[in-house]
Amino acid sequence: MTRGLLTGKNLLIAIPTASGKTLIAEMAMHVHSAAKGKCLYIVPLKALASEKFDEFGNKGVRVGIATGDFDRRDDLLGRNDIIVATSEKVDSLLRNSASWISEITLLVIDEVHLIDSEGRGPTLEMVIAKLRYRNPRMQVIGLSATIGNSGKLAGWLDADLVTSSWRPVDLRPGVFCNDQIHFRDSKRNVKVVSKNYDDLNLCMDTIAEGGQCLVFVSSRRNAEAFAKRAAGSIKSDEPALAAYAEKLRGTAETEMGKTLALCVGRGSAFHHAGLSRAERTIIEEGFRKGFIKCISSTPTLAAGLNLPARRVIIRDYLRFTAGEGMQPIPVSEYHQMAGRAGRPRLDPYGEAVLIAKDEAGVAELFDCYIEAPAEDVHSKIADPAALYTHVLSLIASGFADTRSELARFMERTFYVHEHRQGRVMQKSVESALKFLIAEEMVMDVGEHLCSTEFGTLVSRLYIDPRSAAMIVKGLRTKKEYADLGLLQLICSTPDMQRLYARNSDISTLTRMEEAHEDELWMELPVDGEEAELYYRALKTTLLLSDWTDELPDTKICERYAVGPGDIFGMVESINWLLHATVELSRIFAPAFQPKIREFEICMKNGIRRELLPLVKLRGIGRVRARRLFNNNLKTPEEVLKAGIGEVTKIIGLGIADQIFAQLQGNRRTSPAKEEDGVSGQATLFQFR
DNA sequence: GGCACAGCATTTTAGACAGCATGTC
DNA sequence: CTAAAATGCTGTGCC
Repeated sequence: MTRGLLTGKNLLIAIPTASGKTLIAEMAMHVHSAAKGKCLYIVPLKALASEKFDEFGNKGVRVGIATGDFDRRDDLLGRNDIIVATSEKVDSLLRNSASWISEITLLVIDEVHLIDSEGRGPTLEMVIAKLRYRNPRMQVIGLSATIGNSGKLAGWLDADLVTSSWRPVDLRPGVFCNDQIHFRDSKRNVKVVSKNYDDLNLCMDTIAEGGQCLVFVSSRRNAEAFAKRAAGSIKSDEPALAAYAEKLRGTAETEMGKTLALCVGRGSAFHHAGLSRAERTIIEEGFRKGFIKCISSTPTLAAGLNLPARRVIIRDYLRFTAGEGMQPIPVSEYHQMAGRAGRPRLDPYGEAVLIAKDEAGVAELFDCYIEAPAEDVHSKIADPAALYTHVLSLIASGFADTRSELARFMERTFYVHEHRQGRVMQKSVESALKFLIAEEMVMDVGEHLCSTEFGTLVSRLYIDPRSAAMIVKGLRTKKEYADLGLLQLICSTPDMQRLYARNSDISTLTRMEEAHEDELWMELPVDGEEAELYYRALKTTLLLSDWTDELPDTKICERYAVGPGDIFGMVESINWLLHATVELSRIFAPAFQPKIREFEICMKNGIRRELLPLVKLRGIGRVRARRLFNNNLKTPEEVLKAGIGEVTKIIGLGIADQIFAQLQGNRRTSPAKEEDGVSGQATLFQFR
């Protein structure tokens, strides 16, 4: 299997989930590090980046990590033997010309088959093409799930194809129906615990046997409902669980958090993106240590963190898709979930069970999932929406100086390898280029192409040129600045994550819209589809405006029917774009820039403007600043004048001490953590 | 008139990358 | 152009 691995040949390793792909890559990385080479390991998720970072460290090599959360100066990052990064981060590093990129001798791409994915696939495809263009001699190892056209993908990578179906733990796929699991050539009876719920019977069956269970469902509501049911059945009185529940209760005041604590206390949990980081961590630990017996989850757990269980129940294989109704999940996703079955060294086997309604359904599910061939992988790079940013980046970071060079570069993509020509894609490239020229991000001097100051900035900021164009247009045309208007503008941008607006939200939104009529910058479009987007943006605007208005997160969760994890996601997204807006305003609306800069800090902390002087102090955030302010201490100077005794009464001794040390000009004793790796925690602040 | 409730109609529906510069409660 | 569950709405029967 490892033939060629150590001799520098390119490889595409297409084998099932959880069968030691990482190990193969690690061997190759070891060889490169020993020869003073440098390895870049690309992952699709930030959570995976930290997982791999931990895995590769402690083995005598220097490992660095680069994601939107963890970062350090480029040159420090370059000191490492192995660098783990997300594809977007690598793209961003390429655009900002990180010097160490040219030193990479081995590129490992985890989950390469994701070049097929709609939104983010093109980025991965471009990053691979760019890196190979820069470092033609670099060894490439692609790690992929089993896919239909692996030969084609290997061909693109000039790689030898390695396939295998071996797994460290025996995986038994089956379909449940009429109190029986049908396996390929056996059946297994499942004890009936509940008359109404097959899924619960399946779950309790494994728990009775001493195993754990992972249940994949299609919605957050389903996940929570199942966890509640399971909690009622498990009714564990394990003291460790009581401790986890207590910990959860201590941080959670939302309805969702309370439910979660209740479930965990009895041995079950649910998992979805509405959970806060803290809640996720607790659940993951409780499950890994074996106390939590069952987790019901949306697809979050399928792609992200590796949390294997003896039995995986794929309960909902239909999922709602906007515009298409209920659609069966792809075979690849089934395998992704099924692959979580069986913990190496802990479980004797793993079971992946689908649930059928009747006997006919059993055969159907066997055909459509268990025995179904893996899907082919297709390039999504001809999608015009994806190309604005990548065409700009190619021009701005020196990959292409002319139209023909641009076309020639695009010939290095999987798209052209797959279709043998790129006419459709070249058309999209041409229309993206037209847009970039019209928006003055690219200058067209005859055959020659070069990026303007604006274009270069947009490329480096790593935002979609369409977002940049919208923001700039707004900044230029508005005579008067308004936080709310700017927020609404940015929330309407294609880069912004948006909340989902329900029909029942519309009346409230319309009321708010009227109340703030003169502050808002965008108008309701006539087109129905665009109107939906407008309302989603408006709802997101209002949530974020409540955040900077210091509404407690519990209240925000209630008002918008979201979880703490959702607030975090929105705030993170807007902070990124607000930062970009500050930079853009420097060129296009210098008069607004100070206001926007202030607003950025307000958003980061979730505060009104009046607290700005206080949050400059280290150790003072949203809550403490408000407490000081309400005690009539409105600036650092006033805090200093009040004296440590007074301040201790308000925010406690430890913090007061720290603040007075700062105020009295004691030099920061900044810990120099840069030496070998991580320079900070995952996030600036943790939500409850 | 007020209330409980059956039965039918309507609504809702997953996830997550990017910048910068360092610590909240 | 789809499925299931929660929620909303309407009409009826009863006091």
